[in-house]
Amino acid sequence: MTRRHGDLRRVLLAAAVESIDTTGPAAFSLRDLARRAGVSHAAPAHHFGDKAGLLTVLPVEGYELLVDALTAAGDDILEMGVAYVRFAVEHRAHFEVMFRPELYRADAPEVERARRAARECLNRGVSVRTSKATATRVAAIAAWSMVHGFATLWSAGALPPELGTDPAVAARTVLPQLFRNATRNMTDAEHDCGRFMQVL
Amino acid sequence: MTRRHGDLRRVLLAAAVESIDTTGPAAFSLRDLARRAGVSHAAPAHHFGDKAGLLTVLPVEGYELLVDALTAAGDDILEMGVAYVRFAVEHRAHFEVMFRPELYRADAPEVERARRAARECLNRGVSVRTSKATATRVAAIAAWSMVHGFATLWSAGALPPELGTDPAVAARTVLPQLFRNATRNMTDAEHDCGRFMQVL
DNA sequence: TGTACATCAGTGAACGCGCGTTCACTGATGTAC
DNA sequence: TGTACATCAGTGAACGCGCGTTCACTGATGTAC
Repeated sequence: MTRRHGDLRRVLLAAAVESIDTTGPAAFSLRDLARRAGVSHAAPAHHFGDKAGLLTVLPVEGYELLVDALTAAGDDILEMGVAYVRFAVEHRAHFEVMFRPELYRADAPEVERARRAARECLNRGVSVRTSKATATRVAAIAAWSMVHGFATLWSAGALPPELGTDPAVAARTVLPQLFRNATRNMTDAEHDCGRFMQVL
Repeated sequence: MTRRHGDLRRVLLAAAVESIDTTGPAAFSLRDLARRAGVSHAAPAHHFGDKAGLLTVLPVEGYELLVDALTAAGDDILEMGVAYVRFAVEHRAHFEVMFRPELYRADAPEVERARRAARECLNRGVSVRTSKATATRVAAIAAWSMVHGFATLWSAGALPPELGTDPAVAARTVLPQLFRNATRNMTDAEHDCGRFMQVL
């Protein structure tokens, strides 16, 4: 019984991530969390109000981490895609909770702010490599769909084993199916727009 | 108290789908299911053994429905993508459970059989439009990723409202970002392979 | 340096709830005679 | 046609469990004097 833990808030969040990484967000419970953290079962409520309050922290952190990862990937759209996949696999708990808004307070202002920043980051990343004539928004959604789908299927273990064990390596193999055109320079891309209806 | 219901097995499955459609697979419980079906809470166990036994039926049905949808879409890879998205939205309960193997007995033989059939259907659909020189498997995974990601993001309400309310229409707008090249004839595609590393 | 006090992070007992599963049972139906 | 019986789909009471939340409390720490 160590009172005045001091760091308990962070310890609880780390334990929550570990728990969700292991058994998924559906099986997550405050009492199990407290057990993992070695504190009384009422301690989490003391810090986060209730279960939804605790889970609301994860999407905020998650969107911020995603923005960091996308920013670090620079202007290269392929690298951004790889960064997205890597984020989803390395921060599986954050990622899974982010896309399950029924688990947390998705309309909390700090969540909406973080989500908006991430979405802008995705859209901006795509538009850098897209001529104004092409449908920027559509290209962004296509890129997001592919990257999100790959990450989801990878995490679910649904992809064939021949892709190996490193999701970033696998992503570099698969994502160019969409992104490859985008790595050419702008005039080449615009030239092709006449032939291909919509090119990223 | 109508005994000898006769049709209860099918009624229970329909109620399960309705329940999962409404509140998601995480909140699904046998007792709530029995309430919806208007039978005693022990009735589901009588028909399906236990909770996992009942949920195992959904992926089997789901993969079969998916095969039907993909087959009906013919050889057109874009139409197959649209069919996949439509399946995911129209059979949301099946779709969600399919990709959550911890909820059911994913290694049951009837599940594995149905899943294998669906995967072959996806791979075959892609290979029809892909020259042998290109990486067929990679193209299949890319297509699957994009279509799955789009369906998932759509169902999660994560996509912007400007796409409208009909997922098939939206899919027809977005999916060509990947598939467009594939609708050209084979020689054109092969010609482009020299310039683009991997083209569908 | 020593003492009194306020703070508040964390406790643990208690609550009511819904859950999955078990099991002896019941009674409507189908069948054999 | 009538009767006896076997079947088995569905019942409902009971079980133990883990959960979220509440709340009066406690005691280590920081601060003021």
